[in-house]
Amino acid sequence: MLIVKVDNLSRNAMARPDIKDARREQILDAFETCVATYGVEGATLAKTADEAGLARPLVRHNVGNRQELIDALVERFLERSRETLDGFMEALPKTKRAVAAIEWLFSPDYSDKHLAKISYALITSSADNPALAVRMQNWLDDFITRLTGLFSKEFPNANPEKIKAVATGITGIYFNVESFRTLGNIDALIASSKQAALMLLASIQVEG
Amino acid sequence: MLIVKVDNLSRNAMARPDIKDARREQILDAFETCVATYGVEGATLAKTADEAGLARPLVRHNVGNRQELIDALVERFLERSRETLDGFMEALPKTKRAVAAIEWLFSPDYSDKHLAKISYALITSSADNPALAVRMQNWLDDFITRLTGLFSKEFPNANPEKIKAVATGITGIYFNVESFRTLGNIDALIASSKQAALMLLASIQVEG
DNA sequence: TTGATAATTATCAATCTTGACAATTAACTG
DNA sequence: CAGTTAATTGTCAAGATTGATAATTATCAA
Repeated sequence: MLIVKVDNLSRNAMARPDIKDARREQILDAFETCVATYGVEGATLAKTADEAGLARPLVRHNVGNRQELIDALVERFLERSRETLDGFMEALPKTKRAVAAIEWLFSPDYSDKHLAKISYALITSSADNPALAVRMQNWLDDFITRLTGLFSKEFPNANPEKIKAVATGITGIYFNVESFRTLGNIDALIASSKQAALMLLASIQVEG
Repeated sequence: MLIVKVDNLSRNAMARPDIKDARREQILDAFETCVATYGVEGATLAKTADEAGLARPLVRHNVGNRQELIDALVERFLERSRETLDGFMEALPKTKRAVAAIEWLFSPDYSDKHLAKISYALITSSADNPALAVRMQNWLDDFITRLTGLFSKEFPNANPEKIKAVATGITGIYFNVESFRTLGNIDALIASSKQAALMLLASIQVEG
């Protein structure tokens, strides 16, 4: 956050620096971790404060009540997903982009570790939140569409329906792996999943 | 439940019939629905009682406190998963069993509708329950192993590693679809996912 | 009808979660 | 140092959730 509060410059009497923006990020990080671990309903304000290393009233002071916390998380999640995907696409090499994408998605030290877990938590939460359900459906569509676009450029002569199926399949395999990370050592699952994703990708070029 | 209570037969003074076993199933059904919809932490006893059409104290009377409810759900889930898979395997035709399995997994009117959703809820819940985490990991292994066995018999000459990858991939695609059912109409997702699963299956026979 | 048994209901205390506000402390500028 | 601003802390009440038990009602056999 590089926003400079006008108040801090215009008034004469200066005061304690405003770190609300930083605190807000800190708290949302903690809330995100809690949601990824315990689900939306299980992520209490107390757990969030603990995770952030702050006193509970600070959660309210810096972000707001529970609903505002959830809303802020959703906004940030959707925004970051877009940014992450943008960066992802840009970081890909010039050639063999599809394989590189799979390498990245199934690497053990994937940066945006709980993107998929947050999404599952929000999907569960959207059971009694139709507006959120629509946004999550669009979010999934976007993810698949991005992969579809990536594959289309690499295999311009392939059947579009086939490409979309492959993008959907790889997305599913990837999300599934992410959701099982909680269980501990899943290296074997990751390895097989990655192999499956590569096989699926290769099958784009198979006739039939 | 076909257990006959000895008390009902041995004593002279008969009384109101014991329907605890039936009530127990009724309550666990309701709890399962709530867990699938709201997650373990979000599935309150009040919601469960509502879903079952019973008063809240009856939940405690027939099953027990919250922890006993969760334990009972886990046991029943694991047992039923095994039964469902057994029935699934038996119901498959003699030929083209692999394709038939995919047809079944991705059919819109799949009977065991929230098997995958319950599993996601339990996985999330196992974040602070290592014993459950181990059981869920075994559960996933079993599922994949069953598919692997199915495919092995159909493609006896194929590379075992490849078969396992395909089984893992199809499992992932299937679970992912199930987890998104909450969002409403996902027919397009199901169709593409099914196509991807079939492509993955076909790629077993591709050399390389 | 009466007694025995168990389901059902009513109810209450303990705990957890949340929302809110007052009081205090810290940091910065002139 | 003095004054101002905002972070931080302390605290409490309201509400929700749960655990548990006593009281009541329904059903069946004799």
